[in-house]
Amino acid sequence: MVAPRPAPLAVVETDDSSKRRQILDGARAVFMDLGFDGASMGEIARAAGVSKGTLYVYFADKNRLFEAIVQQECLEQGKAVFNFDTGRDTATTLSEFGRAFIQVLCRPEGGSSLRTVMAIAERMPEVGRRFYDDVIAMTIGRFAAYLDSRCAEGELAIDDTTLAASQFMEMCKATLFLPYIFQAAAAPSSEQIAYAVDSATRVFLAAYAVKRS
Amino acid sequence: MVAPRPAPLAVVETDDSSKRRQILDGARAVFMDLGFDGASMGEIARAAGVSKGTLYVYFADKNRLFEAIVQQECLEQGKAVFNFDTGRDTATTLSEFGRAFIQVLCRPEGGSSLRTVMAIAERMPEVGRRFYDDVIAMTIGRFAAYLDSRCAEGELAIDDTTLAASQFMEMCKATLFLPYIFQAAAAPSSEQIAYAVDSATRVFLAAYAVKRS
Amino acid sequence: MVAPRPAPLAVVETDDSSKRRQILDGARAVFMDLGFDGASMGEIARAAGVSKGTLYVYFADKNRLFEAIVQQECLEQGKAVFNFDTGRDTATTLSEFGRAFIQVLCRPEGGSSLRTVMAIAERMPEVGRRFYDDVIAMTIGRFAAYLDSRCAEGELAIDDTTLAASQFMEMCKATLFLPYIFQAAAAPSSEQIAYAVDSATRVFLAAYAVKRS
Amino acid sequence: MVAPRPAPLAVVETDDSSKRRQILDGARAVFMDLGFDGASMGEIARAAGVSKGTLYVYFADKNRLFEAIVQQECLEQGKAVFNFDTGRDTATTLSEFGRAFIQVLCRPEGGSSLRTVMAIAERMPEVGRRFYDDVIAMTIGRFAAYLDSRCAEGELAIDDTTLAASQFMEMCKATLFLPYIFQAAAAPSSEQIAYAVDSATRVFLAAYAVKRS
DNA sequence: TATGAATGAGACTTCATTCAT
DNA sequence: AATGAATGAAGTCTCATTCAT
Repeated sequence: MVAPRPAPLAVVETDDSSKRRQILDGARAVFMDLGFDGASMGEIARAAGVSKGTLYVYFADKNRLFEAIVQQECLEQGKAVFNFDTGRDTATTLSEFGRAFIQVLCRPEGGSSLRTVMAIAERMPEVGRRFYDDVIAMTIGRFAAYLDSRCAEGELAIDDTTLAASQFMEMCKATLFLPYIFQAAAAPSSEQIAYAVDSATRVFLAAYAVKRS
Repeated sequence: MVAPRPAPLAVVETDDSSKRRQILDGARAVFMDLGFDGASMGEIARAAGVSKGTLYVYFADKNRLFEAIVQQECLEQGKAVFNFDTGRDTATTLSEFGRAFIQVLCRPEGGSSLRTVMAIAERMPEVGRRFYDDVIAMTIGRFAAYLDSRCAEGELAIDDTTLAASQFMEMCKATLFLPYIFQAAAAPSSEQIAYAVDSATRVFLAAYAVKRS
Repeated sequence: MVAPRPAPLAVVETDDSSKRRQILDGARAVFMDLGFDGASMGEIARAAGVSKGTLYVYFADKNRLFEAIVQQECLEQGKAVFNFDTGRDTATTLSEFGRAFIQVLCRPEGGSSLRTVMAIAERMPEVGRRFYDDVIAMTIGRFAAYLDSRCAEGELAIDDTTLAASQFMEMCKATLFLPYIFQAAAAPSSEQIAYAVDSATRVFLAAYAVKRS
Repeated sequence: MVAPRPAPLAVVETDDSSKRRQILDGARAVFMDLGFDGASMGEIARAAGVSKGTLYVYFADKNRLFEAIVQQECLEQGKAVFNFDTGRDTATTLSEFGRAFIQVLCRPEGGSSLRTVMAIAERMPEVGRRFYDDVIAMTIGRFAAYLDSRCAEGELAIDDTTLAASQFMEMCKATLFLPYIFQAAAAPSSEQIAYAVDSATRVFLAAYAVKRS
């Protein structure tokens, strides 16, 4: 009896093999455009400029390839650091964070990783959970930490900063995100984003800012 | 040669033929559970208790059947009227609306129509748009009309009630909806919902309520 | 969640659906000619005169189709009753049984079920075991029962009739079966069979016949 | 430009190049375990500890590699000389030969070359024929020669010693070989082998031994 | 109208083989 | 000679759809 074949270590372990990157790039485009089921391995191979067989040299199967895409998306979105510099005015920080946040969510090129992952979450819960943890919860956490610091300065008064962070982020989406994700409207313009985010900022501060006498 | 019995066209045209309803019910269950691609016509036929062939008597193809499901979902969710009775206390109305809204969004049985439609929106934009218009925009519209009436009463002061309506609805989701939809957490409990919605209500009123002297 | 689809009972349970028989016939030819791995579902479909999809309406997968073929082969070879009429001369009975036995083993058309099943036995032990039990062991058993009756008559003196039965059957193969199965010789002629079987009969009787004074 | 090192052609021609031997050893293990179709070139390369490419340096394709394996098996099984020393008692010689023969046929480790070659014989008749000639027919031939010598001594009286040789060898298999090869039983124990072979020896001698007065 | 048997295109995946290094 | 990355043909299986009854 023959032992199961070990993965070709040098290639699969390394994340920066050029072919591997080529495949990931092609696959991301197709997966994000068509969803997990809509994307075929043939299409992915064509988009990546490799043969179908090569896909399977680098990834065990379609699921594994998809997971790698999501994993990569997590890493990249995780790196998309928002500016929580405490030296700036709070209103400005909120407002700029909100804009950046919505811009990440509503990319004009279409092909949302949020949608793609959400769509598959029922059948691949582990993938959904990891995406939530690594991308969404992480951002909420960082923002909540910023709010904590503002509270410590006596600028804000918030019981539950995690809740407040999430509230602000959700509020920024108002009138923008759902039309975008349901294809009822194109990606919002900068003006639309500014309008919604600034309003959210005002609401947030009205509720949580400490009134100076 | 026997004269062909005149086809009772009315049956197909009418939306309440019993077979048609049977199919819609079965199909909805399967589509919402497994998503558009995950659902097979065979499974749908079984769930509906009819033969696969019969599916094609009532619906031209899988897409058309899916569209009918979404259409039906729109109608039913449209009927799910929230209580915007103007006789009640505003804070209570907000709070109860928020609870009902989140409960619709995060059903413990899983199988979200939101997710299912969102997932397909890139490939079937018309379906996504219609769902947004008929379900989401409509609810926002009704809630905005309620806010208008509160403003007219001098109780609230809101520039853009549509934006405000959307802000409140988004805020209610804070910390609850995304973990649920990404399968990072089970459906929220009543207590969790109350906690988030009551906080959202306070934030909303802090920003928009007219201060009585 | 949808329950697993029940097999289309009326068709699969019944063994005599015409399409099913058509498939079994085509599949047997291809499997016996090319072996399990050598046979492709496409080839089988073509041999059976049905589409590839139809194969899967009647059989869950290639393994199941193969098992059905072997099962059918068991039944048919089981029915191939040999004449163990006790009224005839023992030497004649042995000799005719031996001839019939070798003729079953070495069919001139080629395509031996023995070879095909033996080949797959390591990977599908259950299939091999069942074939051995239903076809080979059963034949040995019937022949042994005949030998028992001859012993009871005082015509033969055998300690272990099962062993003796097997010995005779193996001996009949001498110089015929292995060349045939290894394709080193064509199927043996009647003369060759007669020569080998008659010799086996003589050896057998020399060892086991009771000498009358 | 560096002058190409003269290719040591002799290596490929010679049968004992170390790499070639390495490949043959690995390939034999895999082929005998999994059969021709079940064995993949990748698995063989791994078992041999060389790269897939190297396989094709030494063998034109999978068929040629397999043929070389069988050829090698022929040589080795040919070398497995049985003891036909004429100085020993005939019954002992038969009995020990029978035991050794069955032990070669029914190796407890499984992975029978007999099965593997038999399985492929219909698709690769040349391979089957050569195996029969070089291994089986050769053994029968040697044993027949021994029987000839016993006849010359007046100890045995046999018309057709080739037939008799084959008869004895087949008889030794009785109740042991088929259950083993069909996976209906484990490899036979020494006791089981002794029982069957001793019985075969008695039958053989009963038929062919010259009665001394 | 309703059926369910049948289809065939297309999906994922494997693997023998090639080729640049 | 040796490698291992890359290929593409071919295999198994699924499923939306059609059609005769």
